[in-house]
Amino acid sequence: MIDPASGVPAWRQLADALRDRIAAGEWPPGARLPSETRLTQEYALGRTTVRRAVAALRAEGVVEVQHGWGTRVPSAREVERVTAEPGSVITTRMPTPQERAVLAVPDGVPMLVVTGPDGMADAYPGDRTRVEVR
Amino acid sequence: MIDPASGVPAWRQLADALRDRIAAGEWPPGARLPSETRLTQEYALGRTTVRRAVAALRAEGVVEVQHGWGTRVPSAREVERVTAEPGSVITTRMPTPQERAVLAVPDGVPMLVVTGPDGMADAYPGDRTRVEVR
DNA sequence: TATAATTTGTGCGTATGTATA
DNA sequence: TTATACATACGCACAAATTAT
Repeated sequence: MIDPASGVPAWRQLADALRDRIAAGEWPPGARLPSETRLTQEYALGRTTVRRAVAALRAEGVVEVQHGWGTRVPSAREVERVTAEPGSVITTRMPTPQERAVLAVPDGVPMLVVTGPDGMADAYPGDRTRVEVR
Repeated sequence: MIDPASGVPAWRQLADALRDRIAAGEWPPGARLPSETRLTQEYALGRTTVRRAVAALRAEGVVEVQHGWGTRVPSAREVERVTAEPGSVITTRMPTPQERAVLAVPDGVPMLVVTGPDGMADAYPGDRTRVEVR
């Protein structure tokens, strides 16, 4: 499965493989992935390498990790609709740790920033917000 | 500087310290941060811990790392203005590795997805795009 | 062109702590 | 209490990219 001589780092190959398996529906939203120990066995890799791959998927928002429980595919969020008035400006960026706590978003989830015509800016969690243009 | 008994992981404390120093202007955009080896000495931490802190800042888009050269604060990007028609929907998420390559964005930069009234979706790099509502 | 020094990247192992079931 | 699973943190070695000599 993992080819050390391919030039592609092992952790990236594993991340790609897991991403593909998730996309293929092998683990539907809410399902738990194999443990790190199991992955080290199945793919014949060190734990550091496995953790690195999982960390990459976290940063993409592809998986959520819960300490002491396991790793799962995020369930679909209830989406909040936000309407943007004409003259508004919409940007995005990763939240700071404080903003992450306020918005209650896991790793790998960006932030939507909507600045109204009056210059007032509001931040929304990127995993459960869609901005609709009136 | 780093308090191992505070309950806050050392890598997080270091990330916070560096983020604060960047925000204070100690390293302006384009400037290079101290090397990993230097940080291990200054903060009396292992390299693994230092790299973890830097990785966290990368995931936030606070720093950019270049192999063989060092770590720097990203320079300001030229911003592209995109206008959204009424009926459009704007969302955000982290790009896949393929999308990251296509958009040419570094780590820690989300993607803006603009879906027009016709259902056609366009993706833009979050670090140099602002969507303006007509 | 070649070499060395610097800096980040990859990967392994080990030990211990903490959260969950 | 026990077992399982993830988190933190250290160390080491070698590879690869960059820059200066």
